[in-house]
Amino acid sequence: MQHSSLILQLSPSSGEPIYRQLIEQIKRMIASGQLNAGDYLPSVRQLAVELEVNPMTISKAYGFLESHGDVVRMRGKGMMIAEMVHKESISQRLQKLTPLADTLIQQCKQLDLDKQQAIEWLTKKLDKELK
Amino acid sequence: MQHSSLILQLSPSSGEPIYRQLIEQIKRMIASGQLNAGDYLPSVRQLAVELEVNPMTISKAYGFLESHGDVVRMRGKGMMIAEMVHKESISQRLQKLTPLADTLIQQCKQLDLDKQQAIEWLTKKLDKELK
Amino acid sequence: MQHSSLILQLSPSSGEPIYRQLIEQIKRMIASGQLNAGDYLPSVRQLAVELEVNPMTISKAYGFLESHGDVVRMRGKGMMIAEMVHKESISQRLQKLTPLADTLIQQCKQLDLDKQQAIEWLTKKLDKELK
Amino acid sequence: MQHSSLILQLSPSSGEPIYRQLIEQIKRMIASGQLNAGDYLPSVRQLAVELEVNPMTISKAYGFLESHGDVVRMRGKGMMIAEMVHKESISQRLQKLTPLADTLIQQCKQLDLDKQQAIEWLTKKLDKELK
DNA sequence: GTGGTCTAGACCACA
DNA sequence: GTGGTCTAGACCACA
Repeated sequence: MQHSSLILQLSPSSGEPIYRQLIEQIKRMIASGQLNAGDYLPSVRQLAVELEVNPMTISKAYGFLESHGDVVRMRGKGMMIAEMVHKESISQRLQKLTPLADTLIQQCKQLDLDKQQAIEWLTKKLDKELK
Repeated sequence: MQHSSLILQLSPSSGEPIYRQLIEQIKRMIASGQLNAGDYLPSVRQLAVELEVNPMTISKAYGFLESHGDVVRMRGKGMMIAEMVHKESISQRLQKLTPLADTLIQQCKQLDLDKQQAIEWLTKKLDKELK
Repeated sequence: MQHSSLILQLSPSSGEPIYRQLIEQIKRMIASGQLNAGDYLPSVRQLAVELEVNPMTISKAYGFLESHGDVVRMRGKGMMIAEMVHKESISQRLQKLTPLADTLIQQCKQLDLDKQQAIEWLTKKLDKELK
Repeated sequence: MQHSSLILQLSPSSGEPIYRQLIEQIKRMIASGQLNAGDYLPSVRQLAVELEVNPMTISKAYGFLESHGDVVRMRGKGMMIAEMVHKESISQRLQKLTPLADTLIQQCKQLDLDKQQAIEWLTKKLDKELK
């Protein structure tokens, strides 16, 4: 019943509601196999403290994940990643970047950026910050 | 006093409020020089029809741009890009992609994507969709 | 057909519409006998130039004054103060300060000002700026 | 976290927009220390009922106060007077009467009132209506 | 024609 | 309970 340590990062100022950010981030970690069937999510309280967020917000996110079948509520133990979840293939996961990439493309257009310069800048940034 | 045709694109499903999306998009077009000092924004009503959005939502965005000094209200004529605004340099504009790039990096980590594959996928996508 | 020179002072930033300000100010000058029956108001164009205001705004104010019987439109000559207007007594004119005095009182309360200090400050200011 | 009872008084017939009236009145009460850092403003809905005004109008005023740093939005709790606000000195508060006093002076001139009579009338009125 | 204000009422995120 | 966003529609000042 170990609790995985999650790489969760919230941006409270974003328009995106916090509970939605949590849901999406946890789904990504399931898709990538960083969270596997049988793993446990951190407890509502623990995560609330860690992320400096109201426990109800965490609870709401967990509730959604449960109602969509991604996790199951184990009485007295916490929230467990459902058995049915499956790690997704690399190309499926790359697809998940599409909405963000589309926004990026829109912003490049609005900033009237040159294609080569934009690609170069991004490549450099990703190369530096991804391991 | 011609009204620029803007490349504005709303995502109503996004958590980001519509008026905020408008503000950010117009600011980008000012930064890139697609909107210059003295140009007029489309009228509230015209843009409302075009984007299928309530006029007050447009008005709210214009109000913010005015209160931040980006545009000035010309009585009876509409909203004009302020004289004081300045086109930004390419590197300044690339900097504006940082928040989005950071989110992208975070998602890559959560999806446990390989650096080379992620860069390759993005490069291909941008190369295809930017002119 | 001489045109009186008016002491008109507009505050365009005020919420009070400009044409209303004009109407009220001209009425006050009629009440005080600074404008008498038979006097002419400045022409719309002249006043528009002087006050840096759109001629239509002046015209609208004159139209109201006419429809309320304070002035009459003299074909080809301009707007003349109506014969029927009457100079008001001092106490009637003091009464006209009431709305402003009420606002002043409200602001004193909200600013939690001491009665004596407020009266003293006002007295000093009026004594200095009135002749 | 008690909600102060405010002495707010609207004049709907005034040209001054309601939300502007609210902003100015609340600012005065902050300047005078009737509203202190940490106090809560009445809730949007409560004030809307009390003043018989649409909640959005109140919300608009609160939004401006927030964007100018006078109040901070406390999620789920309401709007709190910002910690940074400071009570102003008596002479600073007297200064805030200047615009109104200037209008008063202008009206006295236009009504061609005698200085002594105007001062006397005002003094009597303030003496009667301020405590 | 332009933008601004206000209402009545729906729906949402968060505590 | 708190504030925020959005709509549909009325009415106003100004050019």
